[in-house]
Amino acid sequence: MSKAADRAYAEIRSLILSGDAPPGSPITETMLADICGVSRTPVREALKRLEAELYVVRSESQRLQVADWKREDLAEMFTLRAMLEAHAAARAATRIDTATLAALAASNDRLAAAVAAEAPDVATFLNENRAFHETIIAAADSPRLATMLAALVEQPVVRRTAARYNRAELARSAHEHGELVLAFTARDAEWAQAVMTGHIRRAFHAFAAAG
Amino acid sequence: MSKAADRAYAEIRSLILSGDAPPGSPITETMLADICGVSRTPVREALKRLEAELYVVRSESQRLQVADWKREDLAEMFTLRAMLEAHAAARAATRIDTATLAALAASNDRLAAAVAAEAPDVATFLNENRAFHETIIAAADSPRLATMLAALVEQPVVRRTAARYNRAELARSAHEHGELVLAFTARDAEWAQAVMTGHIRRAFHAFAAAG
DNA sequence: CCGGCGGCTTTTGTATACAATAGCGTGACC
DNA sequence: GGTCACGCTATTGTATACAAAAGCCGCCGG
Repeated sequence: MSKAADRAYAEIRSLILSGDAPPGSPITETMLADICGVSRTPVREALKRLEAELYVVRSESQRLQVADWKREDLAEMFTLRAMLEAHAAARAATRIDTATLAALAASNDRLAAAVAAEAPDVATFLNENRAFHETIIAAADSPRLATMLAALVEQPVVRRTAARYNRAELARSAHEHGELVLAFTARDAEWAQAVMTGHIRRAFHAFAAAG
Repeated sequence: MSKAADRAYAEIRSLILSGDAPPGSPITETMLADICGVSRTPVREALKRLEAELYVVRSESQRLQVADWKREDLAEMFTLRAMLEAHAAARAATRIDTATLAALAASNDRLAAAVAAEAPDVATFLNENRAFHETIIAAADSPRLATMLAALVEQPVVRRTAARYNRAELARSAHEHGELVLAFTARDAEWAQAVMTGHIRRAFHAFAAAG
């Protein structure tokens, strides 16, 4: 499944998010084709996706450059993510099957364990965290919602946020995941929605404060 | 600006929405390239967009077919649109400039006039309606939001809804637009958001009732 | 008669060649 | 010396050729 277009997408996005291609940098298909070692065709496809997700923008005459995300843009992303992922949680609450719910609980246990460790491993935390959220989104069973959220749940952005987390924040996050598990177990859509809203908005404010 | 890819996109989407390509129909790039009179390259690009918007789906092995939108899918679209467009209205309330606001008021006047006419022209109504909503989305000044809504505000779906509208429904819709203008004039984000939520959800239920 | 295997064909994915367009530099003319 | 025009070049858009993969069909064997 590892098509050239997918690899090009991952590589270009990585270039952008790592800062190797700073905001405002001009982008050409040929140049990226060289970097990625593929032809322009898959690069074009990757750039279309990146453009749809606003990683790159095209100025009047079809020329592309790396987008410059202002603080306000990131705030908007968090707001949208809070709305949509809370909605996903509400849907998931009434749809999740017991096996998935059990997996979610187990994931939360691992997360709590990771946080409780003497030297919390941020990478482990991030992986468990991501898996947890992705499971919920999948359980919401709405491809449209999943697509929209995929463009918002930007791991490197989350990573930057998490790097600022102190232990208390990590613990709080784990606790909120536990709350979500409870809400799901109770099949309480409103509860799940409320908890998720708070969960994302707190992450946003931790990000903004650290910013 | 009328690139072949754009024309292909419009034509293919039209085929799907008109029912000429019924849900479940297998799709091949070559076939569409023939129909549109272009090569596979722009067709591929168009299909990528249509896939992202869930007009077409690809079964396990990259084969495409026309998506089959169930009632539940349409309900989810309306729900998401209600959430996102209400958010757009809230943003617009605090950002819209007076000139645009005046244009919105004028649009609403025209809409009311069209509805008040002896034989309301549904096409006129739809055009004014669309322009009204697009103006608000533009005023929200969030490209991300605009992109997401573009995939949800499906004119042909709206059209099917509107065709069922009786005069009272049209009048009510116009009235709600008037409410939105008032909320914007007052720069009241919460008011605008609430009105827009109701506006979309009412449209949904009118649609659901009409079947 | 049914099931599996193999090649054929269709379809997608990628590379490359070609066309059109826009930006930019250079040079000539005022 | 400045400005406009022209041509060149760099870049995107489209077409086509080629590669790879997957389904389909028929054939063969049990």
